Amino acid sequence: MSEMANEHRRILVVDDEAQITRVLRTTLSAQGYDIRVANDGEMALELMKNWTPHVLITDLAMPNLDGVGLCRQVRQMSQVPIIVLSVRGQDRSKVEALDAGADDYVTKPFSMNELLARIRAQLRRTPTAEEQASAIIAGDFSIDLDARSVKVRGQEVHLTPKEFDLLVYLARRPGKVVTHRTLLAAIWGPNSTEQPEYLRVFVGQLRKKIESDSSSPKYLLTEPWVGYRFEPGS
Amino acid sequence: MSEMANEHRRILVVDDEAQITRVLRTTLSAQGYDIRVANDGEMALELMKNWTPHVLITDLAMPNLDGVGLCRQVRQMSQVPIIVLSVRGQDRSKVEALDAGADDYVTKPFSMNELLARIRAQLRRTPTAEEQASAIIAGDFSIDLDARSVKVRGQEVHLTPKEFDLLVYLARRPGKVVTHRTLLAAIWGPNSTEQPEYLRVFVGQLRKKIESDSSSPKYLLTEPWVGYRFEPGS
DNA sequence: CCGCCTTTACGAACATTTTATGGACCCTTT
DNA sequence: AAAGGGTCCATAAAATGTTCGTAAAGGCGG
Repeated sequence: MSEMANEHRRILVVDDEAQITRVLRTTLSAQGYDIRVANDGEMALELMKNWTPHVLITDLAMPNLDGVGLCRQVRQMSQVPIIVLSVRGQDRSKVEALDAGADDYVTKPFSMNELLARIRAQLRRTPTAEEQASAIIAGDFSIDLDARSVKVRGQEVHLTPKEFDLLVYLARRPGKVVTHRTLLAAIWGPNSTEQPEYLRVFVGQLRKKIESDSSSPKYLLTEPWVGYRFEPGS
Repeated sequence: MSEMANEHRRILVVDDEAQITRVLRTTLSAQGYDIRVANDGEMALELMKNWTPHVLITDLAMPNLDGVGLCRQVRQMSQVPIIVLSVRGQDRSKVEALDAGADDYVTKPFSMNELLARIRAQLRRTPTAEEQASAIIAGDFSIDLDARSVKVRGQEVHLTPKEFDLLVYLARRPGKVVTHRTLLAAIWGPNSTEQPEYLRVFVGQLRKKIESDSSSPKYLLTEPWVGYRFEPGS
């Protein structure tokens, strides 16, 4: 992939550790991205008034306004993809951030290649004007919301109502990590966020129907301790 | 006027103020219209590629592509009626919009009743293909809407009024799943969505008349937990 | 009386929920 | 570094609860 493609793609990096911001600024700039750095959440918000990024990368632990708070504030005004940098064991905050509107996370220490891949994935994500569309067509999937029919690789598969709802919810947010909590609330209603057993069962059934090898899923991916992620395939 | 008549009338609302779009979406949906929302002219054009509305309602002042520009672009490719929402005193733009191809305008603030009247007026000008059709001919079916007669595989079958209505409603939406609720509202009126028992009985009777083997239906399919679907056959 | 609509009842079919089991992963202790 | 405990994940299968299809009986109007 040429660096040219990344030109005019603006990325805002938010972290209070100079060591991290320095290496990110260098590496991402070298990839052709346009980089700005903020040291905490408040500074990030201030910056975004005049400079709206295409991707926001933020640490969780920060002074003034932390990563979770930043996610919440940003989501009030923008749909910009947010990638959270979390430390191993910070699962609690990680999930909070995802619930607050973050799209993906990378665990420190991380390889730069992985972060770059995640950034590209989020940039690929089309700005969701499709929320209201009557069909979702992406990768190997073709989902007709009126007919309630699903085709994977040209093959029609029959889904039960809950399976269908689950797939549609995830397919509308390709590449985004959705927490168990959020999924349960979305499909089973806000009062059912305590029993995540349903999810495992239904994800399993869905995989049996849409994956070619359900023991190594390609579309419906597990994000351990956090939730699930949908990738529509090539 | 019954809400039913508005079904499958698609209205595209274009405005960048969330307050306006929200109330329009709610009210117009409640009237039975099928609503999509775009936040600016560009998004509207993008949406219209896949979804052609029967009426277009647009604000004048918008980012990216304003109301006047939108009118001009839309008129390049479509005759769809356009209603412009203008603010008092915006006479200049209003005239421009009408010159650019708008059909009518409503001055903000407006009463919803007035807007609804304007919408109906525009819709009256363009009867849908469905409405003017006097027959549905698809697959193994040939339905004469004037004579209220039905032929399946060349064979005339006699249907009672409710059976006929049911078949016509489904046959107008081939391949689409129609929910029990919608079906009940369509045939028995909006207050009868509580007793889904009718449906089972009538679907059964209809199958006995139109299917060659009513125990494994080919045309009138059950979508468990959701509703029914009609396939006209080869 | 006859045709059509409404209502009821019940076994079968189906989706969902619950339960159980084994394996993978993470963390702590030694 | 290895072992052990705990949590989470995947899967199968039984249990539960709805919904579906069908037949048949009652009601209403022409």
